[in-house]
Amino acid sequence: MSHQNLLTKDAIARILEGEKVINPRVQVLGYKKVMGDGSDKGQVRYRFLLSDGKSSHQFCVMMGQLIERIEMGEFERFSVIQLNEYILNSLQDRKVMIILEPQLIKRGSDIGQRIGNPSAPTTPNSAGANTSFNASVPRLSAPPMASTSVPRAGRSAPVPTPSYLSDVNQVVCGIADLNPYRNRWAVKGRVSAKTPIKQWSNAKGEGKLFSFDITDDTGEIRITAFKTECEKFFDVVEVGKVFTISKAVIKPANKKFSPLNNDYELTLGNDSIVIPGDDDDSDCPKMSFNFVKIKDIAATNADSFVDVLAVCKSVGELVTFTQKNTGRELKKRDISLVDDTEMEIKLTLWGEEAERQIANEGSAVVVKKAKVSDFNGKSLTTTQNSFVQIDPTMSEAFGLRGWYERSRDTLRPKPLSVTTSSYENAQWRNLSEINLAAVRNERGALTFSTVATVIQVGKLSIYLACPTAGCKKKVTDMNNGYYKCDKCNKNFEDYEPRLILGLAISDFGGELWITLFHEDAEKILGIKAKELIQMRDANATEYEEIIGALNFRRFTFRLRSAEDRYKEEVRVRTTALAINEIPTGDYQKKLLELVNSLSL
DNA sequence: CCCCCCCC
Repeated sequence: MSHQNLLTKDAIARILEGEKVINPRVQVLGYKKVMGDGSDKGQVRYRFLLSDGKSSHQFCVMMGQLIERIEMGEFERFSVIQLNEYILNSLQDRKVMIILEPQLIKRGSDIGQRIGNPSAPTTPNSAGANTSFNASVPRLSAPPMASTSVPRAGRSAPVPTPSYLSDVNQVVCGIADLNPYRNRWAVKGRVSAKTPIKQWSNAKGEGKLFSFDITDDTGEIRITAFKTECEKFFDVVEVGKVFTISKAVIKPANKKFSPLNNDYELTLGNDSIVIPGDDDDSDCPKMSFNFVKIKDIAATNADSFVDVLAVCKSVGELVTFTQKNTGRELKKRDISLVDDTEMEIKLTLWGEEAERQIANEGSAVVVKKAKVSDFNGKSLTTTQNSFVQIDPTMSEAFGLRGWYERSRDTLRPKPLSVTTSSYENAQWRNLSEINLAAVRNERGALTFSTVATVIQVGKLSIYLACPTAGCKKKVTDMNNGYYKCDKCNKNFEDYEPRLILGLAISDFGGELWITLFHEDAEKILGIKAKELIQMRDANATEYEEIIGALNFRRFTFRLRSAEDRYKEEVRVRTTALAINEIPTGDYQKKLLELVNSLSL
């Protein structure tokens, strides 16, 4: 009885040649416990000699949770196992199979012999290495070479370079080939983005970090440096330059937070090495762009990323505001971009890039990975993954600047981003025409005028706002006589009550819920917010009457309907920009009487 | 160990 049919034909040879053999069955001819000695110092693993009956391979590793099963004897000598998942790892010219999901097919004691006549394992780079598996075997990891500290060339006296910037003997592999089972590796890539230093503080502690992304010809990966490493490497890493990274920790990337095309991320640790490389290195492609014309962004989905090359047409003010959820203060600056499709789009820059006002009117602007947003039409924003370049030295940029210089005086670009003040040419619409499709047809925000009747009064919210002129931010009652504004970061003894009123309005064909902010709410109610509050507290009936008196009054509304995303749901949100009452004589009164008689 | 990518 040969048992040969238990084994997958030529499995070992095919796997070693790079073929992805599905669930191969192989025989265990022996194994040996080994300890890691590099960055994985002390980590236990087992090295197996596996055979397909014809060839065998001695660099087959199991580790982690499999150790217990091995030590229980599950994969004893002569067992036939099926490799439900494995990784082939090429380190230098040694091929290491990492067995992730072995499944016992037949117990070794049931077979009791070697199947077939496998040739001796090949040991390609091991001069003097043993062919006998039971003798002492070479370490799985390449022996550490002498660490060299090479000072960088300098004009003045040589400055010793810290070892973490010079010492590397790892074999460089492609970024796409990185996985957590490699034990000695280095990657070399060009920095495509770099974040500012971020301080954090939460329940688990506090610290600072920065991260950067590197790209080579196989892929891209994010690298994060915390605390000490943040200080150590922040000034070393520069966008556009090439670095070799080794001895960093590989961990799964949370795809929720990274649009990078990689399942893993790297974290720099105490012994991580970051070495500046040759910036002309051909393994690391210069930053490449896939430019999308502004015109084509109109048809690009929100939340996708695009590369743009455009000219800055105008620069907005620096705006500081407080993020509602976190109370964090944010700084932004919008600039407007145009290109030769004669379309214009808003680009929002954040933080340091906003403060520094990096672009001026007429600057060529290149953004790698700008994020598309669809609030109020289409707009662009930078994110942590973006890389912005002003007046880059690329011929396309010179060409576009030339186009802008020639056409700036006659240029009337069509805006893709709707600004809040551009409703002068509002159209007249019937309410039956107002829906998501119509709003989208107007690139996200439809401004229109309509004549309609109030048919229902919704929620009237009165909130306490900051008394600072123009702030409008909700204040927190500190219950000590003071009210705190997070935006102004001040306590005030006073506050300004502000109103938000929801109304359902109807014309002959449709109806729509709209929101009136403070000024228009005061106007339509015919009462100032402060008096309204007094009335509410003193005389509830009168208060109800004031609100109820809105029913069946007619107005000319100037409205803006915009696409709005609320808890994953996309809907139309309409706000009043202006209202003007149309007198209806006693018509409204009669309707109110009718409704009151019906409800009795 | 961050994990928010913002606001209207």
